[in-house]
Amino acid sequence: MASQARQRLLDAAVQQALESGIADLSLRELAAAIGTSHRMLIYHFGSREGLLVAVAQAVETTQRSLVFGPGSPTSDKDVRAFWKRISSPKLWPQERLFFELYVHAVLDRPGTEGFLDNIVESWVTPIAAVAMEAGADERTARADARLSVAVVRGLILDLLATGDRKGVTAAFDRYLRQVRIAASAGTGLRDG
Amino acid sequence: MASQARQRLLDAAVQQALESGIADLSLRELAAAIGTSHRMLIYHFGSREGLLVAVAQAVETTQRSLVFGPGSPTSDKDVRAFWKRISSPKLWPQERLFFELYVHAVLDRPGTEGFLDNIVESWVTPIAAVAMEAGADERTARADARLSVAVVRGLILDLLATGDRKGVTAAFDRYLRQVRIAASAGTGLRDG
DNA sequence: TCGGTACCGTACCAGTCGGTACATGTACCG
DNA sequence: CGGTACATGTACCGACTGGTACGGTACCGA
Repeated sequence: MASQARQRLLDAAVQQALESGIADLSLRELAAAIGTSHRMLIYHFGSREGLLVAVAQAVETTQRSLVFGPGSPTSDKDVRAFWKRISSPKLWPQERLFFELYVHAVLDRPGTEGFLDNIVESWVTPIAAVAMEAGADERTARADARLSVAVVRGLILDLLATGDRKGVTAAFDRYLRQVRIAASAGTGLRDG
Repeated sequence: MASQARQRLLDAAVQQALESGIADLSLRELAAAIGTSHRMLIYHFGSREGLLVAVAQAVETTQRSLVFGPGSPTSDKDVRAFWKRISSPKLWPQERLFFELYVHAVLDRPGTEGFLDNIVESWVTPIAAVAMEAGADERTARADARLSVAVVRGLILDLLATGDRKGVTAAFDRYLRQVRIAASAGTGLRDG
């Protein structure tokens, strides 16, 4: 399937979306940038919406593959490497596009159905699994994981707006510090 | 100034934007919904972009007034009340629109110039001020404040996608717990 | 009464959009 | 050779867009 030609068009479309977003992505402009006619985009994707669906899926797949590269990160060092990777300016276009699609989906715009389906869950589950291996109960582990996803996404949002990687990383380090302290002190404390 | 008529149109425009966003907000549709002609929107705002600027400013003002209502929240109780307020479904449209504008601005779309200017700073400063009153040094206080902004925004993003207020609130509570533990244990620890 | 100013609607413009009709080319299969 | 499926381009369509020209109405100060 996916007929080479279609894949080529899709890659180019994603590339274009990474540069200028999807909101004002017109078939004609895109086709001109690729070097074909908008007719072909309709042919291969059925409609503009079909193209958006394909782009959204591609972005979501990439984003999902970002969660964790090799193995389960348990040490601070692994987590810091993870942060360093996803906060790299090279990934900013990818993340900008991710958030644009996110907002589109939240606003129920056509072409992003299903985009939100596991957008939190697919990160929470593997992260919580790591904590549960260390003996945490499921409810707590999942809440903590959900928090960490929010931290990462919130800080990336900050990063995209300010570009201040150093300051944002400092905030991330504060988070790691808190987690570490709470973990070492936590077993002896009641929580609310 | 702002000539009543203009204000009326602006209010209606914001209302419309709260419902369906700004991306496909056309002057004609909006005018029809308000009960006037798109000519009047051009008349009062100069252009579509001028209207977007006005809407963005209105949203930013509202959002900024959201930070803290009365006084400086220091106790967990205050912070929890704050969270309860901003996570209320009644505010979801406001927050959806905020994030849509945020993304638009990140993508450098016209009409949102300056929207990002203090989008992190204006939250960080007052929050850090509270911590500094309690004796924290500025750098640490600001990093912690920046983290808390990311937590709130990241969790709101989660909330908008999943609608799971309970689960998201549980994650927020975990954050508060961490902060509390780290604060009580923190003075005696070195950080990295 | 006159001139100006604020406000508003109708009608129009040129441009762009997504989508379609139709013709064409090409390559493989019988 | 014919047929058939895929791929592609050109030319077009109706709809919608932001913006403008123009004309009108109502008020206000001179």
